[in-house]
Amino acid sequence: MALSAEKLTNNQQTVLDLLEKSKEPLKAYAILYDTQKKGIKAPLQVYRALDKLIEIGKVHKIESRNSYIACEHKNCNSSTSTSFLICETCDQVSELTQKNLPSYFAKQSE
Amino acid sequence: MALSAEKLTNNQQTVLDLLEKSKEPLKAYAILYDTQKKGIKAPLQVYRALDKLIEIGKVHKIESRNSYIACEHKNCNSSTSTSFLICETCDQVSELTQKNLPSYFAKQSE
DNA sequence: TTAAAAAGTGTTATAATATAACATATCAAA
DNA sequence: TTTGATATGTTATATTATAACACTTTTTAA
Repeated sequence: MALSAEKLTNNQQTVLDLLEKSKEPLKAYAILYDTQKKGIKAPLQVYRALDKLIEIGKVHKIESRNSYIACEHKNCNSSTSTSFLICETCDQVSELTQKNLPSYFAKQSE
Repeated sequence: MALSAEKLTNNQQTVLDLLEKSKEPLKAYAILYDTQKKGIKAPLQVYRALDKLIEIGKVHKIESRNSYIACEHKNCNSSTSTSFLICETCDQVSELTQKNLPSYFAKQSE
C-alpha cells in the first residue's frame, strides 16, 4: 500500500485540490459546499476523502478547530505527530516541522 | 478576577468533582448523564461549567477526543498550552508539565 | 484472464457535539 | 441598595460526524 505516490480517486483529488488552493484550514461542510459543482453531494463523501488524505499524510486535521489543511511539506507521509502554530488573533496557521517534536515527547514519556 | 482561588458555583463544583474522581477524560454528555442526580439537566449547564473550569485552569479539553479532564497539577491556572500523551492502545492520558514546551514552540515561531 | 478481495461510491438517516436566544436569578462592589 | 457582572434554567437548533446498506470499480493473484 504505497503512501504518498498513491493515485487518488476523483473525490479525493477534488478535496485535495480545494485544500491546496485554500490559504486557510477548511471545515468539512465548507468543503462540501465548495465541491458541489464537482459532484460531491453528501457529507460522507467529504469525510471519506478526508480520511484517506489524512491516512496518506496529504492532509492534517486541526482538532481544536474541526478543520482540515493540506500538508505544507513535500512528499510528507506522516499522518501523526503533526503540530500547528495558530495565531489567536488572525487565525493564521503554520505547520511545525517534525524533526524535533517527537523526540521531545518521547523523552517526556520515559 | 482571582483564578485558582475562585469560589465555584454548585454546577461548576459538581462537574469538577466528577472529573477529579474520574480516572479518564469524560465527554460532555457523559458528564451530563452522571450529574443528573445533582440537578444538572441540560447540555448547556455542563458546557457552561466546563467553560468556566477551563478558563480558570482546573480542567483541560482534549481536543482530539472531545473530552475533558481535571488538571493534574496543584494550583494550576494555565488554560492554554496544555499537552497530553495519549496511549493509542489503552487510551491512558497523562498531562505534560508546562516547563519546556512553550519555549520550544516560541523558538519554532521566530 | 478472470474470479475473489479490497477499496471506493452514493444515498438516506441519524448520532454526537455544541451553541443561540431569552427570561430570570444571584451576588459582589460602588 | 442599586447597579453591573456572572450564573442559571429552558427550549430549540446548529454543527460535526458516523451507521447502514446496496452497489461499483480497482487490484491482486491463481
